[in-house]
Amino acid sequence: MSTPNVLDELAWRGLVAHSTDIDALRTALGEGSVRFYVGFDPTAPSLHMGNLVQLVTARRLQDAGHTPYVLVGGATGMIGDPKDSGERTLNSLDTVKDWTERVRTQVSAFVSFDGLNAATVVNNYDWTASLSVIDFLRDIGKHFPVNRMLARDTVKRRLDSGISYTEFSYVLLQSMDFMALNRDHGVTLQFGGSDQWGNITGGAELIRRASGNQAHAFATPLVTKADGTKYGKTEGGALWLDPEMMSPYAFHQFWLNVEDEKVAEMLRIFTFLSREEIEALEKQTADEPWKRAAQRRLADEVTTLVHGAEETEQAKAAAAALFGGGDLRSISTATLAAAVREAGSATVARADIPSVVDLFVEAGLAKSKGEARRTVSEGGAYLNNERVEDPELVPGESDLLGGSWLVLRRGKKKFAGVEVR
RNA sequence: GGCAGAUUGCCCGAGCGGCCAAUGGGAGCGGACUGUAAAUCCGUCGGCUUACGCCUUCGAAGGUUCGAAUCCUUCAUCUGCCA
Repeated sequence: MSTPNVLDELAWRGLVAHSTDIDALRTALGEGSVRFYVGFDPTAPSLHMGNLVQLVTARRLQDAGHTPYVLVGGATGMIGDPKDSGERTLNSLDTVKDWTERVRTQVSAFVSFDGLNAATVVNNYDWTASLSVIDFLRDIGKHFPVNRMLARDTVKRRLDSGISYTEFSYVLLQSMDFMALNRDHGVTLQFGGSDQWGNITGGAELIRRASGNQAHAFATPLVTKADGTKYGKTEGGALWLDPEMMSPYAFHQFWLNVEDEKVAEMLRIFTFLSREEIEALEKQTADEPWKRAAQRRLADEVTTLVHGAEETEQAKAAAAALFGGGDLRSISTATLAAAVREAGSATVARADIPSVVDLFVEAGLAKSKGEARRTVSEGGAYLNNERVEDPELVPGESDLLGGSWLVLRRGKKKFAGVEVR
């Protein structure tokens, strides 16, 4: 049942950026069901693409017969790990609790709770909250040489700009998690994003020092764009998994737009397609890139994984309607309404239809009237797929599709609908 | 605790009494080219306004001045040097 080479499978998919003794890890994974853990801190109301890498990796390991312990960071989320951009603002207890529950719900969808290797969800708040400072300093702190802690990259980069004792101590908490899970549940493997590598090895080291046990660990790589920059670094935002924060349509569109150079990598990381299927798609991208077969498949697979088959079909139908080419009038009102709702829409009163500029702001395609006006003057504003020249244009009855819909577009691929009642 | 320096728009970074909504780069946005790709080129890039213009912005609060991002005072935060 456990595949001896699941590690090689992960390596082929490019999921192993760092690891502790790779041969020992391979041996352990080949010998039987390994209890492993991966943690998610509630630093936002939803998980995002970066976390998805870990979630699908957990699933792969579980599919290979290993036993997941998925940790939500009710405690670590209260502290915050050091990041390069500076000290974090602490979130309130209520916020962290709320986000912790959301994260718990999200992660639970990715692993199975059935069978011999059923998953367990744990919260590190449970073994951290009641710990006394004295015990913490004696039992945990004693194993962490400050000179070593100062040498860690994440800390070193912060020494000039400043770092609080709180964030400096974060590694101790996460290390303690690994130790607690090792002691109480026999967990012997931790993995996480490569930005967590220092914290992960901290835990393996703590286990070795405190109990003499051997613990394994590996880190998945940071997923970046073709030019090496992070996704969602400065623009509007991360790729959220929560449909309330990012519609399945927008989510699907993201994957559909992945660069050619990255699509094979994405397929390997995020989908469960076989090696043969992925290689065939890769070849197709090289031979006839304009068909974007790999991107389409990627978008379908990942959207289905996160939002389900039904949402995926709706996202595709919406895209087909909006990008389908010319005439929006030929599309049935029901299809159009559904498409536009997927893309995002607003409602205005029939008696009082505002100008194009106001419609763009209403529908969320522009942040201000100035921006909307600018878009028109740049030639990037469209009403029902026809370029708008006059920002003050007020749509009339004849512009209403199916008697009550307007389709707005900004640039090449941002759509929104307006329902006129 | 003392001394010195820093704090500018999404980010980096000029400006150092009027010509500053504030040079430049990056990101973002739009256009051209394409394949709802990448690269490249062009344009744009605080808010309100058809526009003249008005409003808010240069860590915070006061002050000097006809006029301040630029000068003064206090406060906050950070950095360095000395205790």
